[in-house]
Amino acid sequence: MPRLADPALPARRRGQILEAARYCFRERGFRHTTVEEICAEARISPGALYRYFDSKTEIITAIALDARAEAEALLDRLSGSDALVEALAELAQAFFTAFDSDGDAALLADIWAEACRDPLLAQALRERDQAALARMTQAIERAQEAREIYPALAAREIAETLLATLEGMALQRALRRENANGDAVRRFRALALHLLKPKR
Amino acid sequence: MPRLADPALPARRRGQILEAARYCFRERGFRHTTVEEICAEARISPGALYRYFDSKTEIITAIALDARAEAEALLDRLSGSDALVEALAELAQAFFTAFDSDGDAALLADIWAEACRDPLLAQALRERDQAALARMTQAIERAQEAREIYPALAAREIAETLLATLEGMALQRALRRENANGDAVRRFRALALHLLKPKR
DNA sequence: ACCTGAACACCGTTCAAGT
DNA sequence: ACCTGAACACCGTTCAAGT
Repeated sequence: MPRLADPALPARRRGQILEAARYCFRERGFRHTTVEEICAEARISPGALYRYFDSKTEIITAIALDARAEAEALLDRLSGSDALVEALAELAQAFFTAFDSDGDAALLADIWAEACRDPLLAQALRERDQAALARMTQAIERAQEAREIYPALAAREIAETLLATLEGMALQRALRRENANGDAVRRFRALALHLLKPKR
Repeated sequence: MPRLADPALPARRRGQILEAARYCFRERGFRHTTVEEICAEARISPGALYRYFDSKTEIITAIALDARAEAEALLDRLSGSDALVEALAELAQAFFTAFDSDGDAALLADIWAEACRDPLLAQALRERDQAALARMTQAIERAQEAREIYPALAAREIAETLLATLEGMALQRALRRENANGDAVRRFRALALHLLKPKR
């Protein structure tokens, strides 16, 4: 008999449950997904699941944080680039692709709804959001200093507007079940162009 | 004994239930609101409630349609105006005020999430959305024809972007629990200005 | 005709019993 | 130590019984 059980087991089980949960949530959303369904998908019993998560809400929180972290990671491509508008267009392209195929976009909407009701999750997402905002603001400031664009508006204002628009467009696409993303990317690019290079 | 019961009763009961439901949904969201709570708030029994609505989902649908209709009605103020940018700023102001005090903004998020999962609701909201889009497009076209603004971008593209941004900003505000709306309105106004008057 | 509230089926969570 | 699955409390929905 081993004195210590496999120390990697908890992490593995949590991963296994989260993967199953994410699949179910994408398919049917938070509201319509049953713990029993997650258990079936993860091939685990309810009792075992509740050994690794305190509640369905905690699973939702974990999925939400994960998805938003993924989204924020896309901002990496802004750092190196020196053609800001093109980099922003690529960011939009990547964002829409990541939250594209049906369920993923709906998952975004679910996350917003849950965050509005759960103060803990809201706090965590606000922090992520601030980080994303800071990174985009910095990228814009660098471009302004390099005279690549004209500082007609405060960098932070532009960043806030661009992020809000990205989010809003993602939701529109979810509602309309648009899978092609050319239109949205083009519109986002035009927006960035007009905000960053106002031709004054 | 009356041959016909009060013909206004069904409408009254439905209104009574919807008002109670809206209060509960604002307070706790779709997911965390109980039919029992709605019944208590409406001072009615579960059996009576199910006489007027087939399911909790149907109540949610009714509330969602109602809220979006309210939002679309705000577009009225674009029709008469001849100072488009100012009218847009006022629209944003009205929108943020309507979906301001705490629960209302969260309700918006709930509606998006539900719409992504319920094809019937999605269809209905898409129709409302198209109508809103058409109205804003028309207002922009009129301004372009009047040479008030320069037709640098297609009116419909601008309208799509502005509506997406309005939605995205409303969600950001919900997450951050911002009650003052000066910042968001100012940013939206700047956005409209840059998209509509690109100074070419 | 309209309502009540107990009853039912289902879902989130727990826990005694197994290995 | 870790798991199973029956049991429990709660929530959406129905229905027999009342007026």
